[in-house]
Amino acid sequence: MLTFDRSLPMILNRALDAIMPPYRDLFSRYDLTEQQWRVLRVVWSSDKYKSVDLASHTLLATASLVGILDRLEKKGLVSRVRSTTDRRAVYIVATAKSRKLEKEVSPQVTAIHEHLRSTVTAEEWQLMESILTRISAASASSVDLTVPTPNDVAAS
Amino acid sequence: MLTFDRSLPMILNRALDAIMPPYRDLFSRYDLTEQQWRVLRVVWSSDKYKSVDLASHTLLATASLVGILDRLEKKGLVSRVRSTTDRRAVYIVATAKSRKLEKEVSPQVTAIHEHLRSTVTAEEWQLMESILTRISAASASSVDLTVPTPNDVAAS
DNA sequence: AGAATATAATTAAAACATTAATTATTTAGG
DNA sequence: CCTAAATAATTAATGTTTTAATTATATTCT
Repeated sequence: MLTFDRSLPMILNRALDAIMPPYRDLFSRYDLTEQQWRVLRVVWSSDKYKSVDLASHTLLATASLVGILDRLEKKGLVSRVRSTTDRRAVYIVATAKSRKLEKEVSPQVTAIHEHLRSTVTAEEWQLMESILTRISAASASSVDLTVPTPNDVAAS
Repeated sequence: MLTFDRSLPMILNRALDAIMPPYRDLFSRYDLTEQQWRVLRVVWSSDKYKSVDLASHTLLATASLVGILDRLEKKGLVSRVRSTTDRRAVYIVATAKSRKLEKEVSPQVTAIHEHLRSTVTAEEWQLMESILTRISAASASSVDLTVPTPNDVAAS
């Protein structure tokens, strides 16, 4: 059991369980889920993203994105624009309504980020990030990606 | 976007996305999901766990556990035994069939664990674990837990 | 050009997550 | 004792994940 409790998946999940509640509380006040926020975050950064681009930047599978985008569209926060040059592709663009939301919520998200960072020193933070990045890279390269999933690609 | 990509939630999710595929591939060969494995892992360690105990050890909400246990029971891997001293409680016990599974799968899981550990030095691993544990503890204590969720309790 | 292949988005089905409410039972306080 | 509060498990509703299959459009290669 000790090896189980201290396995990397459990360590990472425990950390996520600990840090996410403040984010979720904030998002739920604006009637958003964590995943919806992740999508909006990327959509705000550029109007040139297709679903497949969102997948890699949000770490969400394109199949999951369909429903998330459906709900965001229904709320009037994004819209889908069919590409004219490649009619398979759809660009996801932010609405004015979502821009207002961004201005209101972003500072509060940043505040949570900064509070998290303040719990350890800058050196420790940097070290943790580099170690996790190295483990991720090593894992990704050792996996046989005959048919890479969106998330595999995103993590590489 | 840079602050988003390098936020702790994204760093942790990226790491999980990178390390989980080998586990999931292994589990799916035995027709198990990651969550089902997590439950079995704890059930094997003692026959004295109730659902509420499994929740804290697996980081799964009791509401999620109901369905997971339903499916494990249907496969004949666990059984529910109503407590005689507290008739609200149900003990989850492993079946002989699941013990056979344990003997077959556990060594392979251990092999994945060890491969992951081998990608960084022992010192780095220890450091990463302690930093993440510290961040988790700091976050958990700063959250107002008027009605603590199973996961909040588990993470504390 | 035409067939095989690849790509973008979607759908479908089963499993799980999250929040709130419900049922049954137990414990605590007046 | 007996009601109020607490606890264990479950249900319900909505949202998300995962895998596989499908649809439509593009590309590649002969």
